[in-house]
Amino acid sequence: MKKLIRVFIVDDHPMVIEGMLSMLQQQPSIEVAGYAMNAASCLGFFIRSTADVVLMDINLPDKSGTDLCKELKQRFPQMKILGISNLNQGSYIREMMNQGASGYVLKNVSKSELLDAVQRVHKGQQYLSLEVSQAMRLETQRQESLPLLTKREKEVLKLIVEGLTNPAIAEKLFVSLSTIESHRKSLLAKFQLKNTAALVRVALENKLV
Amino acid sequence: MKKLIRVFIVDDHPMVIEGMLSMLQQQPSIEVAGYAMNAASCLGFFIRSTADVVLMDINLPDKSGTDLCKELKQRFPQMKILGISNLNQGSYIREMMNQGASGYVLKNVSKSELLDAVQRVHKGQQYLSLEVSQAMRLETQRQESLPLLTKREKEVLKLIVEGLTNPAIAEKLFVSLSTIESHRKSLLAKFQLKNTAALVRVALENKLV
DNA sequence: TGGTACCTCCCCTGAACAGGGGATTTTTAA
DNA sequence: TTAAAAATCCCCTGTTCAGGGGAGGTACCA
Repeated sequence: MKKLIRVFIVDDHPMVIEGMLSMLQQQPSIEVAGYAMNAASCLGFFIRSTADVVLMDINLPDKSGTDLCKELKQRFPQMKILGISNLNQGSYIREMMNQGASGYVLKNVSKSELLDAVQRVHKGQQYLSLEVSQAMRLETQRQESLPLLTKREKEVLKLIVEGLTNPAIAEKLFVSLSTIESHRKSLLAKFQLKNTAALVRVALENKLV
Repeated sequence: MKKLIRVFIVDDHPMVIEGMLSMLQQQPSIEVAGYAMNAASCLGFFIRSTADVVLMDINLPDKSGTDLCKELKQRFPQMKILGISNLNQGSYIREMMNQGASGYVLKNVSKSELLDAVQRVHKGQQYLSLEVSQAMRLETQRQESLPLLTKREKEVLKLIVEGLTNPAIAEKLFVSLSTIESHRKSLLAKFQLKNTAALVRVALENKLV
């Protein structure tokens, strides 16, 4: 008999746990090792037991999924982690992958896709659902289309967005007004914008602050 | 024998459908009439069949939950609708309730709470989970703490946020520069702010545009 | 060791904004 | 129908911003 894939689930939504259990238990090659609704009880489980694949929500009540992912990977490098979340945001996904996750699916995943994903990551492959990889490409494009700001420029931009005037910013950063005006000039030039209002909007929309 | 509560589920996430089915089927007083993954097939179901309570996600692929809610309520005024979503945003919830929903729970709802909610709305009561009613109160407070803007002020604010200068706005609205400056003055006064940057930030944060 | 990017600062000019005052007409609501 | 609110416009003053130029010092990299 073939060895079963032991799957552990970490998610704080009872509904999602139930749904995943129901989906996974129908698959003969998969065995659900257990589940946890927060990071603490997940870590507790792994003191005495183990699993092949962990299905992990990014949004946990007590710890971020990325942190938990990192911790588990350090202790069990061979264990595979499959991120699960509603958020189709490239930045989160990338962060998760950087912390050692083997794949990422959205919560609107179908049963067959979920089973496929579990099996693939168990085999050591990487699995990103179509929408997820698209989102990552989009994110990359968006990042690349944005100008590169220097550290100082980011600081100044942040303070501008907070509503400080140039003189106030100058005072706060212990430099002269002229310096701030220079930075503001290069910010406007880099974004190809013509006034503060547009600058604030672009900064907020792209979460640069 | 007591009559069963017929429940119909509308959600585009297979995982959530599975989870809800599993939770509801364990309860002897509830009968799951069926489920749909989009508004169209939901409406299709209700051509030939009926239900007592509809569990409805707000985010559907083909139609907004609020619209579907309105439609169902028009055709079946006695049918109870229980909104379900991840979004704990007062504005959505309020909109849903205005369209005739009897209650609203979040997707992190526990099994017992879900069952309780279904039974309560079936009895004609209103059910809002604690977090939801808190969010609604917060929303109300937030709205009330914001100054009331006139129609014209909102127009001007919108254009400011878009990055237009006063002269450009004046041209666009066919009024003189002085008028726009007046509006801008009252905007800054109402928000108790001192410059454009802060104005844009507050406007965006409060989704006033 | 020279180039390049960054940070700093200054000059200048003109445009835009901030804030005070007041005034008129139109709309709205009591 | 009348008072309040909104929208329009103007005056004034001073500040801030936008955009052009240049320039010195540092830090890093090839």
